[in-house]
Amino acid sequence: MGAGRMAGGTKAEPRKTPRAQSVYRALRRAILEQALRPGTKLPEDSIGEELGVSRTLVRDAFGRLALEGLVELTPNRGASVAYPTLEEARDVFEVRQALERQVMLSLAGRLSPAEIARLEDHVRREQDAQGRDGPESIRLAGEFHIILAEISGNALLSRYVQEVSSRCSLILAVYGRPHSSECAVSEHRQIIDALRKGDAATAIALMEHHLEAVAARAVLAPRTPDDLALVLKPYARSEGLIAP
Amino acid sequence: MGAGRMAGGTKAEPRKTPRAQSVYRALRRAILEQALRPGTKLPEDSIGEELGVSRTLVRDAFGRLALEGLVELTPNRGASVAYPTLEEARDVFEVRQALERQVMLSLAGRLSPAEIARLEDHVRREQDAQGRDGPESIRLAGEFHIILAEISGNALLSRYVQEVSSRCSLILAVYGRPHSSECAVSEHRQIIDALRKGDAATAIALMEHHLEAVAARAVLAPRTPDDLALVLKPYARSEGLIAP
DNA sequence: CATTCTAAAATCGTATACAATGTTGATTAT
DNA sequence: ATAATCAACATTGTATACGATTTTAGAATG
Repeated sequence: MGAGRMAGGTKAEPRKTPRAQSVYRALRRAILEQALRPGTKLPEDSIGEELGVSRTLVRDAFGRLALEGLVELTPNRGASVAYPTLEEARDVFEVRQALERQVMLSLAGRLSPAEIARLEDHVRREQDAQGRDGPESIRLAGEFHIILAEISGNALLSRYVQEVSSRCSLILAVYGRPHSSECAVSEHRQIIDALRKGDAATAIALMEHHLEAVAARAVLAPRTPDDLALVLKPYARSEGLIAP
Repeated sequence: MGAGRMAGGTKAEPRKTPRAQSVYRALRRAILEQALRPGTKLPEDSIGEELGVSRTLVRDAFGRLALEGLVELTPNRGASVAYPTLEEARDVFEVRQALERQVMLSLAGRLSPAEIARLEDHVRREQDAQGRDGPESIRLAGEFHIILAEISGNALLSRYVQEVSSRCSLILAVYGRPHSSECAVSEHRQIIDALRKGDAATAIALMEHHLEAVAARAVLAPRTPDDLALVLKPYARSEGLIAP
């Protein structure tokens, strides 16, 4: 198939979208929705064929996804959907807390009525999706954090929060047990309340508790010997088997 | 020039390094050392020719540098060295503080003797380079923060700190006034001390003060109307000319 | 039957080719 | 002379081509 699709012809549709971007987004969604499960091998050829583009664009997308931690890139051996280790998981959660703490600080007492409305509207949608436990509910719960970061007005902070959120999704896909996210809705409401009142300390405490609940879901299924060690260590410590 | 350099020939050197990585690093250094000044246009052809590689690799490097905020990528119009706005600068400094705060929390009271030695050794090198005010001194001062993040053992935190540090360099290249970094050395020593004593609060306070000093150097030369507004706003507020 | 070597296939790394878009400078009409 | 128009040029977007490396399958050997 030729590169530039019909130039002359009869109408010449605008062809606005840069296709590289589309490839990136498609792969990203496929990974986050677990259509591509962690560990899946990703040959450039097949993927490109599947998406109707050349290896060039697929490769480009892989590069970006690798920087975001969603794809693992081994030299001369190609790409695969990242399979986060528990150590990486710990790192991600730690950074996420630091970032979201900053979001709370930026937002406390500075939410405009329109922004509060936007957040409450979102929480309402979360509650609606509550029953149907499909991926919809999980996606919405995650988006709450992204919206908060967006409202902070700090583009970099927003980008980083989005990145760690994505990686959290992947981590939960590997280590998380299925779990109803009932608590999320009420916790989100409390956070909005604290932010409106300008109570930064409470907002931060709530957020930390909330994220710890998310993290707690991930500390379960050890896969590698190293992961096993990480899971067992706190128990060993609490029993006085190893030094703190 | 052919792709795969001599296969037969007489010796066939190993050719270990992936060239894409080299291109990326070369451009990165060139930008950070201001050999390529902010705003400089970066045509794929010329750069590739200069570096002895094809556009493919240059393009790949541009993609990565753009994600790190060092290069600006405009669709169909190519790449240029990023010219950060003051708003971006504010964002970067804010995120940097949040991240380095986390580094302090991770490190306070947990530095091993070897790690303390490494840090003190680095500070000693900073002091040596003090006199010769070349770029050497600035680079070393920046590296102190990167080493701290590295010691934290959190790979993601380390990557993010490195990224915001790079962007800070670029920001100072645009807005910073030349300024002796005498204070840096003694401040760095104080931080090590606080960390060794396990005094997280003091370490955080010192780091924040230190970073604010860096940030203060950047708030000077407004370039765009928007930047001008950002610079003047705090003054206007302090004079009661606009509402806080 | 397990193991090591080898040849073929698959896949990656990089360069080049071609189409599409943007830029520039000359030409013409006002 | 100035502004609008269009052709030549420059540069980006994407596909294809080709050498290099890794993986796999099969044959030969112990």
